[in-house]
Amino acid sequence: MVQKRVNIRDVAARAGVSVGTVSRVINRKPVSAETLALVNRAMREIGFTPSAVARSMRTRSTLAVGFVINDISNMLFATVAKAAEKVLQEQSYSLLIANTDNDPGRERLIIESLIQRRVDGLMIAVTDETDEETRSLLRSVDFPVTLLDRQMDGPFDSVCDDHAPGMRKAIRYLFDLGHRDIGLITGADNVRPGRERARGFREAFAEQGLDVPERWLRQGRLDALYGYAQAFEILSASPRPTALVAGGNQIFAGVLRAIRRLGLVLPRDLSIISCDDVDLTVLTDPPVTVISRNLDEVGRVAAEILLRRIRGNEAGERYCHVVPTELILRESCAQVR
Amino acid sequence: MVQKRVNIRDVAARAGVSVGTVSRVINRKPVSAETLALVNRAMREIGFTPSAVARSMRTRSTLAVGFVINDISNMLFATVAKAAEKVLQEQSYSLLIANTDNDPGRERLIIESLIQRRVDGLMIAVTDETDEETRSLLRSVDFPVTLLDRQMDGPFDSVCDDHAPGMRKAIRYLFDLGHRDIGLITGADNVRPGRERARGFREAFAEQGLDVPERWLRQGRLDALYGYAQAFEILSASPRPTALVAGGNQIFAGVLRAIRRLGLVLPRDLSIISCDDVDLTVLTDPPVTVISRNLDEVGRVAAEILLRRIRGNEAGERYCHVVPTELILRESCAQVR
DNA sequence: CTGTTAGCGCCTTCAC
DNA sequence: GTGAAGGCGCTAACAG
Repeated sequence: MVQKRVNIRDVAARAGVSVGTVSRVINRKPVSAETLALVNRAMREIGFTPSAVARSMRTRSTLAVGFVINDISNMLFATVAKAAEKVLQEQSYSLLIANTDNDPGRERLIIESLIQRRVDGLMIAVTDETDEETRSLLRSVDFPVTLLDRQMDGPFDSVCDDHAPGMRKAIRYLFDLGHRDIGLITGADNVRPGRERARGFREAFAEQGLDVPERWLRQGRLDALYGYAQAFEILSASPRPTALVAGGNQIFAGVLRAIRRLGLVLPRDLSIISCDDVDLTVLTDPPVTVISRNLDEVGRVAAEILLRRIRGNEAGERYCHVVPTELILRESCAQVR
Repeated sequence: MVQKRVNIRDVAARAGVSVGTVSRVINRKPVSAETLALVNRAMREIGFTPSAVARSMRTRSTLAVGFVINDISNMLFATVAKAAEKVLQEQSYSLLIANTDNDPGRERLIIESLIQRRVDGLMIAVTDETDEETRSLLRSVDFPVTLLDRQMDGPFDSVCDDHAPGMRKAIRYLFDLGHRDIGLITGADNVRPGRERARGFREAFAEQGLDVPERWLRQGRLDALYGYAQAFEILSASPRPTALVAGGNQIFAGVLRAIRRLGLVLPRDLSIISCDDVDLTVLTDPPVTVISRNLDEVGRVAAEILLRRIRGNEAGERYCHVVPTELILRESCAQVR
């Protein structure tokens, strides 16, 4: 593997031109037709591939942006990454995807590694918005950073989802069906989706002049295990709420498990609403009403914002793009008897 | 952003030592305690971060490996990537994940970009094993390549799943329940999982001296749309098979959709087996019998093999690690009346 | 349009 | 244990 790699100089020698000319060919700068042919042939013959490493060294641009995600197993990630990659690839940028697994320590290591690799920009869904170490690390970087559905103090752009209004719509819908005893299981306040969903939940009750059913509002983590544990507890209570909102797609998987375990029949015994439209919500029986959002837009816009910053080199106003949510009605909610 | 970055020389000046000494500190080579302290302080004070680009240039190693996947939306990918990343991160390698979306053209561009970036190794689930362009591209690289559940002629290691034996077990199980009219929907022959599953299917019938129900063996793509279309067609037939195997986790989502659409009740009207254990198979009603495999092992072993090659620089025997499959019995299959 | 040359930031000899 | 110098492969001036 450590064999001598052919370089621009070898090509130049072979083609009988100077290295500058070869460089021009590589970078599609104006070159006479015949030298172009000459150089191209030489490159092919000796199997030359320009080194992005050397180029980056010279140009101080890696044409790479980092994508740091706190949980790669969440299938929603794929949609966002795909959309972002599409935009970036068109501009010949590559995506360096890394997964922190909700571990702030790993998150820091990953960010540091990305800094050393001299990425041109960074998209990140931080594990914990209140983590001071991560925050100061991100503030110290000299490339643009776009937060993915996160809010942090600092010179960061962000693309966020409209969780609170979405949740309000969902709760109002349940109100309309006569529900008052409603539960919500979602993430903690240190991460935007959990915080905003809880806020929307509270606001919906406040709007109606109703007390928030605090004992059925559970904020902890966004994973399935948490969803299962909390749902099991809530639904084992007596009386239990007449409706339950799963504040996260993975939480929903846990909630569903608890429902099966307890032998509850939807929507007769319980009305359910989930967040984000995934196979499970459509294919379970009955299909589940969800608060949906356009994840594709999140990835696309995040990439676009980042590119604009990288290109424009602007230090201007921070962008904060908000992606709307939509309530998709299906058959998991029933009128209260 | 193009501000002057501090470099090793600035640190050296600040610390009153030579650049060589700073380099030694960075690379944890023996240095006297006091210079160490001196240099470390200088680095901190002027905010120095070593450039991986420059280092790669010099050492001809990027400490990066590519991970090219044909469909990032397949949630199974996450498990593999996570396991691989874990192994690699421990050795301070980074993963460059890229998605081809089953587009051979993009695949080529991605591989070329990875070559230019001078990755130290590559893990790849190619879109089409018979694609000559991709194959010759991969043969031409000067770093080790590990195939993920793929087979191709060439100097490639691979980690494969035991699909055919798994499928045989599944079919035999259905035989035991009295089924003879069994369908299978899976990927085409140009990609290992589809090919092997179909092979296992055929072998199972051959073992029993039975004719293979060719009209119910559908090989096309591994996505949900294909699964839906084929399942709908198969299950609309009259008579329809008494059992159907979804040869892929995404195909299963499509199959389930068709089942719902046709109003079939499992397992009364139809017995079902799927591949790979995901939320959907566990949480649907009834829970579905699956051919399962350890995806974590796939990622882990693939990364280990790659590291060994990179480290060892060996040109020896090709590895071909086979990961076993297991039939997990649940309630989606019934005795034929 | 083309050749020449000076680094980009770092590591690695080789002296000391 | 430390300093000095050369070069990894490329691009960006600057001359011609």
